[in-house]
Amino acid sequence: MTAIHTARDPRFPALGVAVDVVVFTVRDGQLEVLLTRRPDEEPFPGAWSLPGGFVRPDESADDAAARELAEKAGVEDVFLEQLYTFSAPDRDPRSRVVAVAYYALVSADKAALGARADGRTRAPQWFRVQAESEEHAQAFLPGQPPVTLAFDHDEILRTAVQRIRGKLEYVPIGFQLLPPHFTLTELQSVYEAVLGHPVDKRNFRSKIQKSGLVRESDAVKKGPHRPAKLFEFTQRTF
Amino acid sequence: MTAIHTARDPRFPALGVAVDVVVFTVRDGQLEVLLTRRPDEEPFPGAWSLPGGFVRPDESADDAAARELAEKAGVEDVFLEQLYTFSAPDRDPRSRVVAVAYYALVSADKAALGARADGRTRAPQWFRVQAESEEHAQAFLPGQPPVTLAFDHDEILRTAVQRIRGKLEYVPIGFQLLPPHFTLTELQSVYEAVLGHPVDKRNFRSKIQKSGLVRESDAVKKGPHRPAKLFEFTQRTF
DNA sequence: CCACTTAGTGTGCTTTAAACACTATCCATG
DNA sequence: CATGGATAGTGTTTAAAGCACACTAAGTGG
Repeated sequence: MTAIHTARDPRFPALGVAVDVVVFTVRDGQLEVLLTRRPDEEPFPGAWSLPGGFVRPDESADDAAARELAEKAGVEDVFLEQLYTFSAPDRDPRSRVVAVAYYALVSADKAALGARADGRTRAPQWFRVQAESEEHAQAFLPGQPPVTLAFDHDEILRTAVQRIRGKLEYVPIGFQLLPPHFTLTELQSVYEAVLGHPVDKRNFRSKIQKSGLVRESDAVKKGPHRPAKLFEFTQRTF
Repeated sequence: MTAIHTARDPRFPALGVAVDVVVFTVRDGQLEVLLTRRPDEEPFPGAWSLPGGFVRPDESADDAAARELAEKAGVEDVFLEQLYTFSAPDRDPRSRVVAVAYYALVSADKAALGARADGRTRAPQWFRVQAESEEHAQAFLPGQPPVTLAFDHDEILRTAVQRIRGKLEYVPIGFQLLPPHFTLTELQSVYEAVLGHPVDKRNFRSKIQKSGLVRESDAVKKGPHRPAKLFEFTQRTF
């Protein structure tokens, strides 16, 4: 039990533990991810990267991820779940950093607030996610080529997209991406954005209704066309 | 970029990253887990715990898990996958240690070799896993009460049992727990041990055969009764 | 009032899951 | 060598779930 709090103990080499958070939202039928710009210094000067930071001595990685999410995206109490831990010795060229990656699902209305709530650092920005095949996922801004992310963040993003696609089919995470009241068409649009392909309207609606996860509210959403019934979730638990 | 290799940098507090491996096998129709005994010193002197150790400076957590598996269980080239990262600040009462947990599936024939291959430390031992409900999983030796594991290893074990049960239903991990040639009854027994409940013989056999994952070999397993055809996997990839 | 746009609804077919019981083959024993 | 004991092996029926598929309804704006 001697001197374990110095960097010389072989069990405690100089090593940091960071969290990186893949924050997803769906806006206008498109899956989007929140990215931050790195400072103009090595490594990856000015590159886009996932929001993240070091885990503090008194917090768990879960806490750190929630804190990062609040700081960078300005949202709290959203769906946040551990994704995977990335630990290649050279994933950070400066020194050893192990990254515990998380993914979060944020409704577009909350997300809009978050993206401009940051004052100290450069504002994070929403990028669209392009993921036709299962093996690739890239972030891009409309009309521009995909960006290459810093560190191994492209791999983390890819892993996160695979995860939410797989999870969407058997756990009700689609609801996390919508405001409290929503139309079934909006919910379907979220599913299509996450899955990356269209789904059948009638099958989708009957399956959702049969699941008992949503309840019809008495309000309707008016627009230039036929009004749509607004629904709400029957359970508010994660 | 100054002095990041000392323990004084706030981003690099004294902190260790360890791996813990939940090594499963199935023997005699029972799911078993490999446990090691802790040394007779604080914390948890003499308690049973999952095999594990610190990640070395030049290896990834995946590498470290494979190394631990080779050292403690004496097996290589087995199914090994990351489970979850446990990071509560006080999970190790001595100092901060973040644990990247893995789970491994080992066939009973290989596992038997491993359990006695260790010379330096006390030999690890196989414990049965009792997990009637989804929420609980405990390790015990036949005829004895369940043991309480060191640190948060009971929680890790529980998480691992949930994971393999969920995964068994849609990915072919059952094969990892058997020797190259096996009977369908043996395979069914593995499924039943992992799931914790019996399955229907005819439905199981027809589903397995239709899946195309196994191929009939020309050998049979002889016993005191009707011989059973031996099967093998059609794919040897993880 | 007409054109446009989105909301909303049901049926038939195919596939998959789940329940269920008997015959076949080998060995050991008397 | 006949019998009993133990495990291997095999199909059908029913219910539920997935999937393809096209028209009517209800608003708005010109």
